[in-house]
Amino acid sequence: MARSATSTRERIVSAANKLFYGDGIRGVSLDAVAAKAGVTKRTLYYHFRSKDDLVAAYLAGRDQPNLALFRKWFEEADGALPAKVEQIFRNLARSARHPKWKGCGFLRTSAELANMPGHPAIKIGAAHKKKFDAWLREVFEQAGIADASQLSRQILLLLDGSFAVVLLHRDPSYMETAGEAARSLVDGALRGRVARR
Amino acid sequence: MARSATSTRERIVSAANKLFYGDGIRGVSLDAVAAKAGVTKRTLYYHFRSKDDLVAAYLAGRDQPNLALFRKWFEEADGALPAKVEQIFRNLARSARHPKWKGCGFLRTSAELANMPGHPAIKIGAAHKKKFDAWLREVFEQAGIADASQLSRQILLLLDGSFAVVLLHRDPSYMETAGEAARSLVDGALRGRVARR
DNA sequence: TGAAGTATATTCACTGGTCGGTATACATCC
DNA sequence: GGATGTATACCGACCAGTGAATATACTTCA
Repeated sequence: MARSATSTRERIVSAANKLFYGDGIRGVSLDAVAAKAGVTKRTLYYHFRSKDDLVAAYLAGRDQPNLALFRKWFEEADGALPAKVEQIFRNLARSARHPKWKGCGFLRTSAELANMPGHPAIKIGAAHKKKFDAWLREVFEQAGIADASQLSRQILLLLDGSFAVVLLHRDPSYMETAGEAARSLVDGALRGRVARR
Repeated sequence: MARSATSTRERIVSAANKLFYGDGIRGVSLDAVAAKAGVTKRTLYYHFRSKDDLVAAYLAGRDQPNLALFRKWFEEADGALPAKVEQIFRNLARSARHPKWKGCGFLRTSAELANMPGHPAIKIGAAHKKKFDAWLREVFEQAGIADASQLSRQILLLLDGSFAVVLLHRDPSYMETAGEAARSLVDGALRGRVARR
């Protein structure tokens, strides 16, 4: 058969991405994924050993694009460091207003599979957040902030908190509140740096 | 048949609580709930119209006890306001070290049912968080903090963020980090109050 | 070069089991 | 005797995963 422009495997992961993110892991059958990918279920099982395998591939596919987007938002923002951090939250609030937005796929998966702590998908989610944390910490270190590690963790707590809260209340303004809190914390850390000279 | 000390309905809700909190909504069948409650499934359906109904009852049953616990932690904590707020996070970290801990039932349910925004269980979860927010806001208002509403929302973001992050990384120390951030924010708000006189 | 063999990729049809929900009947109590 | 509560048994739909067969592409070697 003629090979399509996108590989079969890619089409399956793309279909899984839309369905799993939209309806959750246990809410989506592999019949549905196969149908959306235009493939029989048996073909799906040729490319992936199990549903858990496909779930892991779904999250692995979101890792890099997500990180790149956050970095882009930060780099394109104007102003000093606190304002640049806040801008990430502003952009997030804008994307959360999209009707298909349903929170953070990594966090939602870890919530749904909380009874399987060692699940590959959860490890991928944890690694994703660690990468974001490491990037933020480096940004803070280069700005001369003393406890950059603590600050980056606090910003991440606000970020993930806003995912959870906005998903619950369906009110993206919480992300702006989180952004203001983040700005306060970064501001405070910068003042600490100056005072300590 | 002789009526037991706890009503049949209570036993069903108690069984649902343990199972839904432990394994998630879609991960638990009503057969399993009925079996754990020592009741046939038909009896369960006599007391609850549907699974969604039972899920709502499960979360409604966690509302008051949860709020009472947070208030108790706050009231029993020593020190000034920032320290008392931080103590909530410290206590949460302690409870998160229990092996059966699996995050916040309200947030996990809203994550799992994100494709059903109007689900009764999600409304109950949202109302629960609003109650906590209102209590915290009142505490801040009585302490003379100007923008008590904004501050209470920020604390809630840190709290829910720590639920999500600790569930993902299985590392309760994030709750202590969140507590320190919360203390910073309350401290800053109190200094703002003094400066503005 | 071309026939035979092998690895890759895909399909149809199916299975054993689970799930939410129900029809019907029986028991208990005011 | 009617309202309340519980039990047995069942249904149709769905779901993760599989068996057997087939089509296509690449490799080997006489």
